[in-house]
Amino acid sequence: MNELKILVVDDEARMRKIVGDFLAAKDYSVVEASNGEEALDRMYEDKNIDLVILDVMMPKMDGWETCREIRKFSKVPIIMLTAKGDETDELLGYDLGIDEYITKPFSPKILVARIDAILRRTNKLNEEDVIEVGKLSINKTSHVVTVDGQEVELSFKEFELLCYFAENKGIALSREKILNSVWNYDYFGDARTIDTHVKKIRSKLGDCGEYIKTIWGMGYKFEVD
Amino acid sequence: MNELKILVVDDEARMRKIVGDFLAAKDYSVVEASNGEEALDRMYEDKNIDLVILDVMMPKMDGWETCREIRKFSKVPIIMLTAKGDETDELLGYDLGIDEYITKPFSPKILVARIDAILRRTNKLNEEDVIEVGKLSINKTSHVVTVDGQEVELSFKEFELLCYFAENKGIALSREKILNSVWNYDYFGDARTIDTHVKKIRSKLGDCGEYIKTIWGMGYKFEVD
DNA sequence: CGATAATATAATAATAATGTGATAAATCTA
DNA sequence: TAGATTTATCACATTATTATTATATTATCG
Repeated sequence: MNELKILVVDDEARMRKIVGDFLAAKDYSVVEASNGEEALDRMYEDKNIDLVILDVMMPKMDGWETCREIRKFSKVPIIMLTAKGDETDELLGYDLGIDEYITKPFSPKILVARIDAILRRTNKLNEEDVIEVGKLSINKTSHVVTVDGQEVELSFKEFELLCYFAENKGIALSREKILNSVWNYDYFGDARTIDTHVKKIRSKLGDCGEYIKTIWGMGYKFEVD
Repeated sequence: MNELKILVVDDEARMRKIVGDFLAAKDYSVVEASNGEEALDRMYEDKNIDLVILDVMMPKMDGWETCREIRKFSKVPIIMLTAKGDETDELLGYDLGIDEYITKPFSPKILVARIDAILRRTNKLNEEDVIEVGKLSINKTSHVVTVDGQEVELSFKEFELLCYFAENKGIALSREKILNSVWNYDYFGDARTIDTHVKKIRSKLGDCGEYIKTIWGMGYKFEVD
């Protein structure tokens, strides 16, 4: 979902490894290319590259040339890496529509900070509100629930109730407490209506239905095992 | 048309003059402020500031503080000027939503190149602003909507609403949220008016009408599948 | 093991939300 | 200002959801 793909282009394998590992640790998905042509191939293959990190110094097709080629068909954000702090280089970069310009050597922290800044600007960094429990995933932003990646249709109340359970994982919840939290305060109906909803949620969630445990004489508890 | 307004904030008059003159030469309209408070005043007075250039080192309210204040009410792009090349400073800046970070001394050419880059990114530099979703294309610049290349006539409000949906693709939107975003804050009418607009948009968009999904008990969501 | 109490289930009734078309109000335009 | 267009409101039809009820099942405890 939030797996953003970053293409790292550098002729030095060591460099790609360092950058790639650091990005992977930050939950970015990394694609590598060792030269300009390869970079273009990756771009053509995979239309979902969210950002490109491009080294200037490369044999044959250099960073500028690669950038020019990419710009012919894509507006993907590009970060340029260069050893030289030369001003003319920098100017050239911004003209080509480079988004950032980082001089080697740089700290990985700076790199990630700039990547985040760019992705935030381009709205790729959509901070989603997701609760993951076992095979179950509840996306409060898109209002979508998935079991094992498979989407499950829940009604409004079912969704609310499931969220409440997931947010109180491992806590025994009395029917009264559930009513007070998920239902409006002016609801004075039968608490047994919860049972009906629990039943429906359980059946809709399939395997994950077992996550909602019954606590006899007490209420319910949401838990993985 | 392309008269973009830039606010230059620096306590040194000499600095403001150099930067201001250079920007004026590039057909930018320049507003000056000699300290943080004055900068905020200018921002309040003139809602059409397109970019702020902010010096870190200023007496009383420094650049970071000024930035924080501006961020409380505006997302205007900010370029930070600082004498120190310190990494922690830079990290702090990115956290505050700084768009660029330039260390003094800098050449005016670099400054203008970065300003252009930012304005291009934020679509202030009159390039076309198009949102494409499935077979639907929304051109915010020309105010034209097409389905499968075929133009569709939408009223102003319909267009606004559709843009809002498209810009929040995949996000479940409550009627309240929609009202607050698409209607003026002083509108206190019936939320059901949204339904009517949704109905009209759906019917006008033909096949693409299905992109606007109903989330029962919640609101709407814009999505391709 | 059987009585009892609590929960699960399924069907139905009641409720609430949305879709729709007509109409009124507001806004724009000539 | 009249006419046209847009936007908001309303009333009713439609539909999905939620609550209720009755019954079956299951767990607990003497």
